Amino acid sequence: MKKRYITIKDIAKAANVSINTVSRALNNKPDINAKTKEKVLKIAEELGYVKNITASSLRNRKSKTIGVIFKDITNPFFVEVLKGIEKATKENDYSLILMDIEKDYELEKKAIQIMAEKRVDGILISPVRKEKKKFNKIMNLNIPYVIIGDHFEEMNADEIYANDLKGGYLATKHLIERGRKKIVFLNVKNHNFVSQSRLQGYKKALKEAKIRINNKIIFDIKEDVNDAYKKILEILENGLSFDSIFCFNDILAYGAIKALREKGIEIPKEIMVVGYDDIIYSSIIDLTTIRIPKFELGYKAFHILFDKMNHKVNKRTKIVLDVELIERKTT
Amino acid sequence: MKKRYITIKDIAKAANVSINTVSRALNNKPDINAKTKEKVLKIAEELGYVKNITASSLRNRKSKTIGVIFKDITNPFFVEVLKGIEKATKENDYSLILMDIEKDYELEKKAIQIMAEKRVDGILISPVRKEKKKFNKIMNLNIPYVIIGDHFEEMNADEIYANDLKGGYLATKHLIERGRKKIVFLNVKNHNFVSQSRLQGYKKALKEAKIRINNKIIFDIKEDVNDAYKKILEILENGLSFDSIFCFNDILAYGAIKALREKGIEIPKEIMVVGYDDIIYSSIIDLTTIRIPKFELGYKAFHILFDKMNHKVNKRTKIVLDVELIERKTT
DNA sequence: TTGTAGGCGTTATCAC
DNA sequence: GTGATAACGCCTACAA
Repeated sequence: MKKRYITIKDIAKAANVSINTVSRALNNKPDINAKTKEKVLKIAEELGYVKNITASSLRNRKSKTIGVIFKDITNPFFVEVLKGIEKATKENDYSLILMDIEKDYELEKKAIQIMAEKRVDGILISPVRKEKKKFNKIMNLNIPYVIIGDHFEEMNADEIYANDLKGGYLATKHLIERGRKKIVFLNVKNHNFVSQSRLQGYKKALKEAKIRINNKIIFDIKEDVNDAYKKILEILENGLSFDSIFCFNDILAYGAIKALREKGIEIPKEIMVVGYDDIIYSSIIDLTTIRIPKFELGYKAFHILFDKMNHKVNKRTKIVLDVELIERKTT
Repeated sequence: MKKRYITIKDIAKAANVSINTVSRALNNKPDINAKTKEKVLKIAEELGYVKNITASSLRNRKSKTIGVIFKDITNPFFVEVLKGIEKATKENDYSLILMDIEKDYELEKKAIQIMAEKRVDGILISPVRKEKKKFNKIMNLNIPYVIIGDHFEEMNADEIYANDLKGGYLATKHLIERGRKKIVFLNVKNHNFVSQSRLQGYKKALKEAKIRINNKIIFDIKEDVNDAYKKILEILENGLSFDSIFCFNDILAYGAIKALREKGIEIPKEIMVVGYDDIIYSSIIDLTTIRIPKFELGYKAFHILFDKMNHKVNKRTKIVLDVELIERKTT
């Protein structure tokens, strides 16, 4: 026994005016008598009118809604980015439809489809697909979109991402400056631009210090805390010789630290650990890491999209955010 | 130069049929010739038709969208709940509009308003308001809703929450069994049902063990990691005598642990720590804690709402989820 | 200053 | 089996 929503028609009848007088009153349009307006608003209030945005979206051909498609919602990195998006969205009277695609290709495609059906005005996406062509194919709608936290070479898309080459470089250089030479790099399998850049930064720092790059201490694992834990346990048991670990992200670093602690290895004395992202718990664990301005990433991403949605820019925007080393107690 | 979306009208014209033959084809309705259907679908595909859900929502009077209103999106507790909601939502072909109300009364009100304007079919909310009357007032719309992770005495609403009395009891009893008697309780200021239940559980365990309840070692702080850190530092410096800490949640426990470590206090030998929620990082930190089935909380919440939205139930549903003690190395 | 009419894209009803 | 038509609720020309 759900009550029907009140419509402007109901208000019009109650106020004895036409429906568009009501519309004018509700939308603060000019060309309306102050008293009429007052009366209409009062009646609307009394009847408990709630505007139907669905209907106005249809009429206006815009939904004031953006779609947010994330690879992995459980990673605090994305949550902090989301926070930035959410803030900007709210400030500009937009809403946000969220979909987690769990690093799954099919879900990514489906998510984009759903966003299109919902007629979102724009999309913010951290894509799973790495190949330009494939991504282009699924994104072949006329919805403006901005890629978050990733970069596609040669692809003419709007993007905002971090300077990961610099990040990898800073992290590695920091370990070298602390006297470390056998630096394990715990990278992720998924060879996208991000992991490649961090790897390049790592290599750059080693070269600069004239340390030979040893591919045997570079590991590609799943982006998962337990996999990191297991991998470090494994190399420890295999007797691999190393003096520090640079991890693709903080989550992997947590796993690594857990393994080291279990084996009674002293951090940073015996093994140093550097993470990446600086998610909120890293300050508690006192993890040295590379900080990406996550809130800003989300916040700015919305604004790039906003300008596109409102045709304020034509050319592509590519923003590379600066990163910084946060020194804590694991190094 | 945004291309217009293709409509069923366009398809009708191209296929030389009427618009509702198109509609029948697209929606798998009976009463359509197999060949006609095939032709129509082919043309729809060719033209790149994307259904306008906005329009069908208007027509059908349902949006297949739910609103999710969270107190605080940065708390991993909610992220895990969200994950459960997201999963159930996807499985049932619903979408989800998310709003973070940042523990703010005004935002809570506004969020509900926006959800109503968007004509969501239902709302999942972790409310900020604690008084039944006030909450009722803002929720006085005819949208079905389910309260997540909280309970209002005497209020006839659908709810799903954890057995926090048991949780508080288990945590405290565990510390007592480990020989601790001076158990600091780091609770949150915000006196809602959840914090009160955990406090009751704490008191129940103490009474059972015939330990005098000492209000001087029960603290109400802001639900914030740094506040927990500062509070523990403060009581340590004041020379307060205690042998363990039970924290309202894991985040507070992280702050407490950081303070203890900084002061060179051994955990668990000198001071034991128990948290609450069992968020993902707690297993890394090896924090003893009370586990709430978070994913399940979200997943089931959707299903309660689903049944309400589809009028499958009339009476109120109240689900109390069981909790369990997870023993790790801080006790 | 106010009202009438038509349309946004879809679906349901009713003829044919 | 298929098509014309109206309706969902709102907004915008245009007319009065």
